[in-house]
Parts: sequence; structure tokens; C-alpha cells
Amino acid sequence: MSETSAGSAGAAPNRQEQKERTREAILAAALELSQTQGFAQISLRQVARQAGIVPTAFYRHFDSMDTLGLALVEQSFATLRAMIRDAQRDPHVFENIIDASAQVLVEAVKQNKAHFGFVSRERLGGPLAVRRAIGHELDLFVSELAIVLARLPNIERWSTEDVQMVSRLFVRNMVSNAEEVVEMPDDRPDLENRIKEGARRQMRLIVIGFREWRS
Amino acid sequence: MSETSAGSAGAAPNRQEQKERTREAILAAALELSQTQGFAQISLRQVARQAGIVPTAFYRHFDSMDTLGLALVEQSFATLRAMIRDAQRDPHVFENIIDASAQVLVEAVKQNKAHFGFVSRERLGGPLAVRRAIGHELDLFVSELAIVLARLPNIERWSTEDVQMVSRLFVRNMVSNAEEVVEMPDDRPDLENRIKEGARRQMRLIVIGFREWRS
DNA sequence: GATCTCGGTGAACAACCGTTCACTGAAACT
DNA sequence: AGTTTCAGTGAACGGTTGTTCACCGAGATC
Repeated sequence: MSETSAGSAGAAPNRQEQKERTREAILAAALELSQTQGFAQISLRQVARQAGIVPTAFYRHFDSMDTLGLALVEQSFATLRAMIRDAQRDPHVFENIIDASAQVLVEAVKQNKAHFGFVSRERLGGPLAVRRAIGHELDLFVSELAIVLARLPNIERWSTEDVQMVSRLFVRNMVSNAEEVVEMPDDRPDLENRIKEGARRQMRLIVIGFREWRS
Repeated sequence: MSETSAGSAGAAPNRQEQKERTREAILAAALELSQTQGFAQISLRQVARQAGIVPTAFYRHFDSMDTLGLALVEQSFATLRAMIRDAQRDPHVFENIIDASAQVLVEAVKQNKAHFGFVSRERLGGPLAVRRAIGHELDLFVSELAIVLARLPNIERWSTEDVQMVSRLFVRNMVSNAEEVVEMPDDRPDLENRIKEGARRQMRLIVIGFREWRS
């Protein structure tokens, strides 16, 4: 093995390391600019300016703004899946799924407002390609959650369609609550608790309603 | 009384009648263009072109695109309120509120896709002023619905906060279902029924859950 | 050490943008 | 009949946009 590829952070940047670095600078720039204006109306030149490169250099990483948008969708859902993975490791989840979920959701959204905000805004307001990608990821996510739910006690004997439907309702509520947290001012713990309490209530409604019903 | 103001449709347009006519041409043009691209990224010149006027004439009616956006918000919520008014006149509502509501909602959204789509997209994806206006209108709408709900049998003895919360949940579900109907292809009555059935279920969940709970 | 690869550069382009200004001509008013 | 009002016109402005092209220079390869 030769002495290429430093691996550590500070100095002696590889060629591909440097490329990856400015790629992420572009992603970060686009994400930040999207927050105030919405992704669809930021320009390639604005992104380049914010990322500290010349407009033409943009094309070395993405061949259009649409492709950039898709990369941001991927990045955003990666952090969402990381949230779910962490939540499943949390021991509280086994004691009280609902309370723990509300807690984890609000906390995770607060710490990743950029990504969750991106999904909220662009899910319906973004360019067609981005909207489609987000819709697809959300469908995937519903199915994944259904698998997790199906293994829980009390639920394991439900029909597949019922579980899928509950999963859809949960994801829909998750999206709505994430929207509220994103739009929430930073210094309002009262609002935060109201949202958390609301999320708990909604999940209980879904569970109670289905148990009571069992159609 | 002089012979000004024709009143009838076809001929002899007043000055203010003509002005109102091109104003609505502008609104219609903006609404149509918004459907494919989103309101935030259509240009004043595009709107003028589609409305059949020269760009500068735009300023005779609105002093900026933001103002136009606010007018579209107003127009959209006017049709939403008309929907509610009609729904309250519908005799089916007194027999089975839930089924009738699901029916009316899907039908009304289908016949006003442009306005409901506008609200869906711009609620989070639009310009700041438009987002704020929509948020305000939705808050108002929650309170109005709460008043209607409070007079219904079975609900009339609930606490004010509980009614307000149920109203919020209903409006949230209404928004979500409207989004789905708007994004639904026109020739898919199977999907339409699935959405209608989903809306019914969600409303039942809310009602059953609250009745069972009564915190 | 010579050669190649390739991320980043800077000038140039045609197209579109929002906004200004002086104007026209017909409806409305006196 | 004479005057005023005003929705709509058309040219012009300075600025931003996406995309092209030839070019550079340092890391990677030989």
C-alpha cells in the first residue's frame, strides 16, 4: 500500500477527499439557501457563490439543480432513518412506545431542522423530480415502519392491511408533527411540550381506535 | 338612476367591470401557472403573458407578486368556506356526519383542485407572506369548525379545549386528505374510494378515541 | 522526471427578469 | 362639447440567470 489517502481530517487532502469536501459544501449551501427561499427558486449561481466556488465548477459535481435536489432528498432521509435506528436502540421504547416515540421525534427534528424542513417544504412545493423522490421515500418508509410495528406485542396478530394502514397514519402524523416542530420558534419550550403532548394523543387515538374497532 | 352599469354579462362593459374582468384573468393565469411550477417561481411577465396583457399593466391591479399571492389565498379560502356552507345544508350531515363529510370533502376538492392544490403547495412551499396568510386562515378555520362541532349532539358537553383539539385534528386530516385528492389522477375511482374510506376511518378514530378517553 | 487527469477558473452569450417612464385613447364626468 | 381619469401600451434600463468554451495547475500515474 502506498502513502496516498491521508484519512484523517486536517491536512494533506486527497484529490477525491477534496472533491467530496466541496460536494458537501454545495449540498450544505443549497440546504441553507432552501430554508429561506425554498429549493425550487434558488439559482445555481447562488449555490455556487455560497459554496465558495465558481458557477461552472458546479457541473463537476451535479449536472443540474434537479440532481442536486435528489441528492438532498437522499441525505435528508438518511438522517431520518438514523433517527429511527437510534429510537429502536432506546430502551424506553420497549416500556412505553408512544411516549418514547413522541420524545424522540421532537428531539430529532429539533436537531435536524434543516433536513426535516427540506422534506416538509419540498414534499409538495418542490420541483417535480424532488416531489416524486420524496413521495417514493415516504412510501418506502411506511412499509419499513409496518414491518417494525408488526413485531410488536398487541399488534402481532393484526391483519397485514390493518398494520399497513396504521403505519400510514403514523407516518402522516409524524410528517405533520415534524412540520410543526420545524416552524416552531427555538425558544418556546411551552409550544414544544404542546406538540409533544399532541403527538402522544394522536398516537393513542390511533391505537385505541384500532383496538376498539378491529374491523 | 342613470344608464350606467349594464350588470348583465355579454356586452357593453363598464370601466370597472372591465377592470374586474382582467383582474380575474390575472388571478386565473397565476393559479394555472402555479399548478405546474409553484407560485413562488412564476414571474410577473409570465402571468401577464398568460392573462393577455402587457407586463406593466399588471401594476394597475396588484403592486407586487406577493399581493397577488395573498389575493389567491383569499380566493382559495372563499371556495373552501363555500364548501363548508354547502355541507351544512346537506341533510345527510345530520344523519351521519362522518360519511357525509368524507363524501363532500372528496367531491369538493375534486371540483376545485386548483384552489386546494394552491393551498397545499403554498402552505409550506410558498413565499413567506403567502405562508403566513395560509397559516392564519387555517387557524381561523379551526376555530370556526370548533364552533360548529360544539353544537353537535354527543359533543356539546365536551370541554372547550377538547373541542378545539378535535377541530385541529379534523382540519389536519382534511388538509392531508385534500392533498391526496389533488395529487390523485383523474381517472382512478378506486383510489378515490380508498381515500374516502381512509378519511372516514380517521374521523371515526378521532371520535371513538376521544369518547373512550374523556380525559 | 515526464505525462496524464481533472477540479476549478474566467470570459462570454443570449434570454429573461422587475421596474421606470412617457404615451394613448376611450370611458366617465362636468 | 370640453375636460379629466385611468387601464393598457411599448421602449428602455440594469441586473441575474443557465450554459459554452478554452484554459490552468496541482495531484495521480507511469
